[in-house]
Formats: sequence, C-alpha cells, structure tokens
Amino acid sequence: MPKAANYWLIKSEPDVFSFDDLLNSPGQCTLWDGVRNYQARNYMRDGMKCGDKVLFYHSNCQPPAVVGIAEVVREAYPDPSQFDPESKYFDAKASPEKPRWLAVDVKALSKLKRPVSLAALKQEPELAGLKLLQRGNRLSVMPLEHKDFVKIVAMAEQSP
DNA sequence: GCCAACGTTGGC
DNA sequence: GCCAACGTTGGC
Repeated sequence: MPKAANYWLIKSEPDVFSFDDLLNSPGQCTLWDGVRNYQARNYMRDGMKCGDKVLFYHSNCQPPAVVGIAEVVREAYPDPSQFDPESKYFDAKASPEKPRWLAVDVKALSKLKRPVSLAALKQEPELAGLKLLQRGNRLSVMPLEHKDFVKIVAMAEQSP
C-alpha cells in the first residue's frame, strides 16, 4: 500500500521564474534549484516524493498569489548550481563530494482558473493553519495539509 | 522604498 | 556557545 501523496507549497518570484515559465519549459518540467535555506532543504530531502502535489505561489509581486499546480517528478539530488562559480547560487563551501544543497524536479500539471491571492487566503477561516500565513514565514518550500490543498484549488474554481 | 522577521556569520 | 552585526525575504 503506497503512502498517500504529500502536498507542498513552493514560492517563486514571477520576475525570476513564473508558472508560465514552467509551462513553457521542455516537458513543462524544471529543476527546482537555488533553495538556500536548511529547513526548506530538509523538507525537500526528507519529505518530497515523486507524485507529491505542489501549489506554485508567486511572491514579491502584485498580487502575491497561488497560481498553479505542479508535481514532484524527481526526488532530491545535489543542486548543480552550488558548484557553478558563474551561478548566483554558487556556494564555495559545497563540493560534489560534500554537497550542501538539493534540488528536485517539478512538472506543471495545471494553471489555476484564476489566481488565489494572499489576501483571499487570509480571509478564509478554514485556512488559518496554513504555514504560509504564519508569522514571519519566509520558507520557499513548505508542507501543506491535504485539506488546505483541496480548499485552495476549490477557491480557484469559484467566481470572484 | 520601508521595515519586520528571520537566518547566518564570525569574533570572543 | 553566545550574541551582535549583517544579509535576505517578502508584504505593504
């Protein structure tokens, strides 16, 4: 009996990499790199499994919102950008023998019919436990409860 | 652009 | 191991 899928929320600045960029990537798939926070890394390492569903959130934009659904298609492996001196994610303290940072591959499943804004999330009492809404949460990868995933997807289907 | 809330770094 | 300084995130 396979374990039920987990659910996650990942953040991206749309100016850097948007959900549309993911849709336009080969196979609607990309390597999710550049995570440089240990807690987020540990979620990727210990939690993210192939087939897990991921909400794609646009941060640092107007309005910040959940915009799409993706899926984990490759589990954690060393993030190649940490070894690349040309990359802004280069980490001199990492080596291929002792990698510090991990990446996963994610694939777009569908774009939400309409974005679910941060403001809308905050207004929904059922979502009070959402990690995204908790104080000072700046993690770029965070776990999501199944019920919250379902709720947010349902909100995208409703008329405004 | 401001600022709150963190996380990381490095001196001691 | 403490903690001040500094850097980053991200909403507003």
